[in-house]
Amino acid sequence: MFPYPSGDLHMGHAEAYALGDVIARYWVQRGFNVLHPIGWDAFGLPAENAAIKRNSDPREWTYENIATQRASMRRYACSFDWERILNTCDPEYYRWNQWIFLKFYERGLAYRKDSPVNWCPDCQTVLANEQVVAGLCERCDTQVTKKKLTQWYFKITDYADRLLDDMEQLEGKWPEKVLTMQRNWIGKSTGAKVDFAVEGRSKPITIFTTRPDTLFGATFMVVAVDSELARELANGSGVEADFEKYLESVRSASEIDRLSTDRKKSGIFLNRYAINPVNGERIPIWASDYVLADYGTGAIMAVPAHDQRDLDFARAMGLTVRVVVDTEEEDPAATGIATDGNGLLINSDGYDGLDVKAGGEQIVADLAKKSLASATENYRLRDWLISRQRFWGTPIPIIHCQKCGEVPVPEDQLPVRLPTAKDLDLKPKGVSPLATADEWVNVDCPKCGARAKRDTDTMDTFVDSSWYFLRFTSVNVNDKPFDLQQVKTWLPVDQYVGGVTHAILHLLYSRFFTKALFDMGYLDFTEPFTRLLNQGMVLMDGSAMSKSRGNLVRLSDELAHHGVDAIRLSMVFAGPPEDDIDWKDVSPSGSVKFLSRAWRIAKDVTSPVGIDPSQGSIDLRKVTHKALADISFAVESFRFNVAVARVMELVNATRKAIDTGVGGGDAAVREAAEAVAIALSLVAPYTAEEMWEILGHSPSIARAGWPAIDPDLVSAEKVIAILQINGKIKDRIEVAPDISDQELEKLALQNPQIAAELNGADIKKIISRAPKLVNIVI
RNA sequence: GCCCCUGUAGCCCAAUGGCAGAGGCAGACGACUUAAAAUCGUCCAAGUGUGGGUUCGACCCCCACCGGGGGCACCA
Repeated sequence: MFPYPSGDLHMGHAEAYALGDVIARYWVQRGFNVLHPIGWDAFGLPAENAAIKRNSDPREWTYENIATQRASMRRYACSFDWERILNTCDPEYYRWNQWIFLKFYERGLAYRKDSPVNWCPDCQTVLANEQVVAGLCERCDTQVTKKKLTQWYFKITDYADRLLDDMEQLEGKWPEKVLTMQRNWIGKSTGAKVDFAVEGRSKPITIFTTRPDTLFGATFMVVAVDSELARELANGSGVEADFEKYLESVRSASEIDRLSTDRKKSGIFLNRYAINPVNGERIPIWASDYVLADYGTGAIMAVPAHDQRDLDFARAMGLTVRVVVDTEEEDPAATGIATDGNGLLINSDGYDGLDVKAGGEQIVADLAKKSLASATENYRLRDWLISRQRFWGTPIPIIHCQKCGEVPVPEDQLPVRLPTAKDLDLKPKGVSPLATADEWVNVDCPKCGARAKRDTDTMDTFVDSSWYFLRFTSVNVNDKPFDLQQVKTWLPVDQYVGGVTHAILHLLYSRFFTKALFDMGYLDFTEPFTRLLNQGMVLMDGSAMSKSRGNLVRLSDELAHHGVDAIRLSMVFAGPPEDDIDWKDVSPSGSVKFLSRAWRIAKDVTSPVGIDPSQGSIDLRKVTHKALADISFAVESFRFNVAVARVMELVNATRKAIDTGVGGGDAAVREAAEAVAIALSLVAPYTAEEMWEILGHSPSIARAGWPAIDPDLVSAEKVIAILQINGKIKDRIEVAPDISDQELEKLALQNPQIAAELNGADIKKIISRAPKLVNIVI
């Protein structure tokens, strides 16, 4: 994942990019054509806030930081393709955001609607549902409020099912955790919509339920207190004042309180009645905050016997509880515990005796005949709100004309460039700063030529990152966002690396974009990232590093103290990549020591370049080739820490061979030293390059190629077999690796140690697992 | 409350169901040195969170519990 340019690189970047770089360098060594790109996710609020503080243009701050980060990355030896850089804030990039927006617009995937939206009073802008975490703004932790506004949306809900179903392709290749989070976020649930007639109202109220089988147990109805529907029902029913009072109390309650599940239920009777379609029963309608306005239809049928929330409410308000599924448990009305298990229907007229599943299906089918119900799916996923009332983002390429309405900016007029920020007041005030850029805003309508106004909102920056991987294939293409041939060559991304913080937002949006662009014929694949690796975080003393906490470790300091290679090595060696690294447990000086140790190996090689390794020590050669095999396997399975450990072993073995074995002139020592250098070139490129030179090679080791592994040297001639009696080890013998179970068993029985132990005992069973062990059970 | 991950030497971490230790950090001792650093070498330590189960055999598989981390959370 590409970075946001907020100041210099930090320890987190150092880990992520070290891991990505090892993978890239490995496959280059293996002879593959690797595209390892970098760019900057350069639009966004921090630049704008910095500009406000400094009274300057966000461009300055942004490009300064990009230059800083870029220099640090080069120093950090990231093997990026520096010819393919992109900045999302460049017009050459964001014009294609606008182009995609227009394509979406043409297909009805981009639309504007008026509805209550999440509003961050601090950022003074709207937020997507995904950017609200536990009721707080994900960026600044301010409590998010609701505001009714006309905003632009992307119709991601059209893709809910495919986003869900296609996860099958990702199974085993993406962390299970991420897939689970996406599934939860999409939140598909299967059930039915059922119409309840309302006394004194021409239109029925539609509810969504996952338990149509319990319809006969619906003893009241609840509507979300903050919904339009609730107010409408309250009007004219004589409870207006109480309703407003209750609504007000709910609104003023803190989000924390609202979210606590064990809180006492509250609500108000609306003095209205609905008719249960299955039995014609008249049931009271209540308004409460435990029903959510923006999920389902904002209204539910309450079945207190079989839903805990409804039961809590019924008990608080003294409402009827009727059991309609016999689960052979105690009466919920008495225990206060709703029974939601399987069972047979009771108190349900002609449906009695059916089980939950069949009963539900039958009830829905019968109601459907009367057009009162339909089986349906419901999703938690909402459409993606993409407009933002801020300056530093992609202008939405729409012109509003009094006569023609929304008019797309013609493609040949793209990009709609951001005006200079110099004369604008960027301070957040609820309306986009672009609204005050008179010259920019006022344009002629492309359709009728009348005076019209540009849309003044900018796009959510997640739009930028939803397709940047496509642009990397075609950074120099100017007549389209990306070239299909290039895309076919390079994509989908074989290996994506990034933090789990983007599990939902970025990864879901990118998947959506990929599918939408596929449907339009611009792509030939439907999932953008084949494999995903989530690196852990870099912590200090168990918590995130931050200046305010005073536990900040500065990457530039670490690099200055220990050197780039040692820091990269420390990051990779600290543990499995997906685990968090606590910097207090890491020893960069240990890494320095190891690297010097490896480096000295190269110095101690005295044989000439190109000497035939088969002349050298067979024992050391075996160690070398086994190590290379293990290192390859470990790298390919992301166990970089293990790969490093294997290199350390090889270094130790080589050291021993030089000092107390065959000596530095042996051909196998050179082979080992070169293997060490190449293996280290993934992690510690500077050290490896120097070793390579000391070993008499010319630059560059980065493309030296991965050494060929001789399978004969990897498979041992002799292995140690374990001889057990009743699972306890009695002896070890050397055997050929291809020995048969029978032969091994025979050897075991002939073994003097075993014979003595057996002492003629009755053998019950012999387990022979050639060539590793024999277990004799007596 | 529900779901997922995790628990191995003082610490970070390895071990296709088959000898619990590969590697590192820290520590101890020795060699080299006038001394120190660096280097080299030797050593040190856990029986795998707890209790059951499956198996000839369990760090590994199953169940329960405990500790740590994470996700979701009035989603009808």
